[in-house]
Amino acid sequence: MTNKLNLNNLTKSEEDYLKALFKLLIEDNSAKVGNNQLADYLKVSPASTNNMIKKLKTKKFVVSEKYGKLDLTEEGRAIAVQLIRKHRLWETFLCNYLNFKWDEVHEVAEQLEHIKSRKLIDELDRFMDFPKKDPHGEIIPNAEGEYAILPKITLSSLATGDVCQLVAVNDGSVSFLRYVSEIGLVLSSEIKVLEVREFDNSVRIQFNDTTETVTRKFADNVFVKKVL
Amino acid sequence: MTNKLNLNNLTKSEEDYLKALFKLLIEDNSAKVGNNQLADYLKVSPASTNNMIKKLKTKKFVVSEKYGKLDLTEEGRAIAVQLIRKHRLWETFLCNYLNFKWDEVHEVAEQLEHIKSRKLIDELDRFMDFPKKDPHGEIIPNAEGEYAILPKITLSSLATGDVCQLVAVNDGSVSFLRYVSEIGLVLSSEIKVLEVREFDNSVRIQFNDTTETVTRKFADNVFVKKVL
DNA sequence: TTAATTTGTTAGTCATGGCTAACTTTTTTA
DNA sequence: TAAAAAAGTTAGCCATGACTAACAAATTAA
Repeated sequence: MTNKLNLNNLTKSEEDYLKALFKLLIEDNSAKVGNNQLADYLKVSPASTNNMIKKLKTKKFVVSEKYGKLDLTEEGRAIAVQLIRKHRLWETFLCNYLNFKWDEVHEVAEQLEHIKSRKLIDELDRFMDFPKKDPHGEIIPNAEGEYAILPKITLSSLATGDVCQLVAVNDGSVSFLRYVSEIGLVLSSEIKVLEVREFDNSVRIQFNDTTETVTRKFADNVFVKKVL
Repeated sequence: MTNKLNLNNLTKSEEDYLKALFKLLIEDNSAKVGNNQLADYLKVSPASTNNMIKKLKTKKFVVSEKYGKLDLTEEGRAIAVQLIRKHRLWETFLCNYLNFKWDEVHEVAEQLEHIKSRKLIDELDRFMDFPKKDPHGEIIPNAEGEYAILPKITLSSLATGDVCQLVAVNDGSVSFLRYVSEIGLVLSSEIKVLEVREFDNSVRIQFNDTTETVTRKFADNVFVKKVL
């Protein structure tokens, strides 16, 4: 009821906080999210976060006790999911229709996700024939906000001998995405873990007759599905 | 030089002011634009305008003497034209690809025109195969910011017996645009002025075997090309 | 050409959303 | 379990861009 109205009356900042909180809570599956953690993620001061959380609590999008951990209400979640939907649909549009590379879309989608028009995003979805995944392999929520949140298995969590398929990559860093493309990895690539080196946690991998050594940091940003 | 940088470092408000000033100065062809006129147009107080104009003067987008009329610098003009380009390209996209009606596009385009990405708008332009006019008949500036600014002849400026062709409509009011569609007028419609009534300046017009009487206010928002 | 009206300016206020510095509470660990 | 570290909170500041009220300059009209 008040639901629909509230969805459209949020500032860009409020939306950014809700989305960040959702990502930490749900997608990254952190059991508990604290104020400083959120501040870190958003690259603002803990004071700023504290301030905004207060505001979002009075608006009934966030719940938490004093000195306690943060959580989203149903309504807060719904807003965050719509932002994720918009972000991923725009990324898909940019890649599939406007010649953007997958490392160029994030920044622009961060702007586009704040455009307020239900019709715009639903029509864009229809125009692209309801795509299921964005260019980085992430699942796109449907118009009702439903989507499978798959557990994120990182390449770094695998052991020597494991074989997996690349299902998604973290879209946060341009240089990481360029690096992934450069070495020839794409979504669905089959990757074999040749060796996990104890010394520095670097991983020797094989795919398409290529052998590469990647750092732990790299492997943390690669999401996979185990095949073997 | 600093040019390119500045184009991307403006706030939404700064952009709104530059665009408004451009529209008043150039498109509406007002010889002189004053502070209060700009305030009126933007629906803010004269104090707000004064404040922002000061800021835009230090940034070298606007020039004016104290108590004098306002003018844009070359750089200010260039920014405004790019905003107009973005606005019209987005309106075209919404109408031609996303099933928006011409009375639904303005509000969304007002948001979309502030998205900062040169590539986005140039690729959108290419995707649509470089459209020349937006859904309201307005000419779309090209990537270099060039476009013909045709003198705006309003239907209200014609005399009894004149024949004209509808070339564009003011896109500012939803109810006006709906009204235009309802009575059956479209871009390129040939309109004959049957009578201009002295009493209230209402105009009796004929088009497609239809006869209608429209108010002066209506006729002010219809832009035409004289045929006869 | 003076008075009235319009236009432009300034000062001071408010909300938003950042910040730092100082403080309090909670958690960790020695 | 007490001290140290980490996490959370508060107070107070800043910039942006609105606002009103009061005032000054310029223009118009009598």
